[in-house]
Amino acid sequence: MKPSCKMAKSKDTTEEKILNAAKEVFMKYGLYGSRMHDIADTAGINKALLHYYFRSKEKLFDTVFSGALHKYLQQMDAFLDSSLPIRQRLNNYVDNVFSFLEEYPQMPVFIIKEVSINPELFRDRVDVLKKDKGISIIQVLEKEIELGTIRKMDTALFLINLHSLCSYPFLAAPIFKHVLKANHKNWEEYSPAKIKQSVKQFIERTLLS
Amino acid sequence: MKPSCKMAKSKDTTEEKILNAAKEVFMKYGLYGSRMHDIADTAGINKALLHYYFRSKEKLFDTVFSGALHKYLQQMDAFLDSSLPIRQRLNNYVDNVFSFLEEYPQMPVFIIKEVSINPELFRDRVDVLKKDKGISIIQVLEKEIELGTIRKMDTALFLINLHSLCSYPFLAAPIFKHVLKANHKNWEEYSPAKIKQSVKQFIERTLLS
DNA sequence: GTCTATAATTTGATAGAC
DNA sequence: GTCTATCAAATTATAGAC
Repeated sequence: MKPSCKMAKSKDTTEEKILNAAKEVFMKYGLYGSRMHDIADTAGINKALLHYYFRSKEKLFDTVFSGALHKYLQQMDAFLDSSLPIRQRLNNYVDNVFSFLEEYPQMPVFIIKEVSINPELFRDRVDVLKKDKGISIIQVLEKEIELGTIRKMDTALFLINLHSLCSYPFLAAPIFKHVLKANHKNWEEYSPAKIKQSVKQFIERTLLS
Repeated sequence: MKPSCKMAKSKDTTEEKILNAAKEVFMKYGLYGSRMHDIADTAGINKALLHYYFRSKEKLFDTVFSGALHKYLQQMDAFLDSSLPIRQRLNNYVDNVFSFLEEYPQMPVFIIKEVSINPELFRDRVDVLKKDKGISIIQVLEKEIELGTIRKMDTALFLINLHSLCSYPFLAAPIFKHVLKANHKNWEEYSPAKIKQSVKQFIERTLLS
């Protein structure tokens, strides 16, 4: 809010308008399903400018995808505040994952789809991203089990379950909304907050029931 | 196995070869990302034949999508064997969902993506499919709660969690495999059987812990 | 940097021989 | 029913004016 904060100035550059538009279109339609024309229209500029800033469709896609993957893996492995007790840390982790998913609901499907079509997109990049990561959530859990703080369990399976419970409700929201509205008479609304609560309940019951 | 069974004869018709190829390509690339050329190649036939059997790309896609949606909703709501106790029924349900997902791992993403791009695909068809359905899983759970057989809970939320735990591991398999292999030293393999077991554990803990 | 015009490919679809 | 040849439209990409 200070006058020195230069967000208004740096926000509306053409390159950023293109990147934002590309993000939107690529996330929805994927690499092969997207049209440069659509991206230009969404950005409110001319097609030729896309090629001026990014040589080709593939280059533009690569830029968008790299950014997305980086952001995704970063939040997936962000397990900070090592001073806090494990339950608190897990709760914070779920909070972070949910804020991330509320901002980018289609991020997981985007990554998953594009990787399934083009596996080298993943292989080429993951190892690089690994380097600047700290200790992983799995290793933390393993240590807590050794210490006896939480129940013995398959930590990888726990992580799979946890992310399933967080991500899928966002990506399957349109389907769930329809099915639930039809079958569940007193179903109020599709609420991320309620879903988040149920994830935390799952954690609590898994760690020690 | 009887000689009267005519499966060999009816299997390799051109129309079926096209439909199988279309299923494969559309599921992977979506409507806009798929190329008729690819479908023809996958089917091992000529492009022109696609238009001979199905008027247009849209018609062909519609056929594939309708079939997929029907199959998906059918298994999502198949909750038979009403004579069995509720825990047994839920276990069978999970078994069915897993066999379905092992056969069609990308089915959920396919439906979800195409519906998010083209919402009327869903709206136009779901109501029709609803008609021949029996009682839904949610209504069964509500009744069991009334009877006191299971703990009081938000049944819609339970269904969301349940499907998240089943579907997401299949669709995110490539990602999980990579991340786990890197972070989890003694991680053997990505096993659907183990994941299924954890889903059943979730059910047990949720119904009454 | 941004636009218009246009080239070069790709892609959905059809006509017509067999 | 199946194929080859081909058209028309769409799509990526570039050239050149401003």
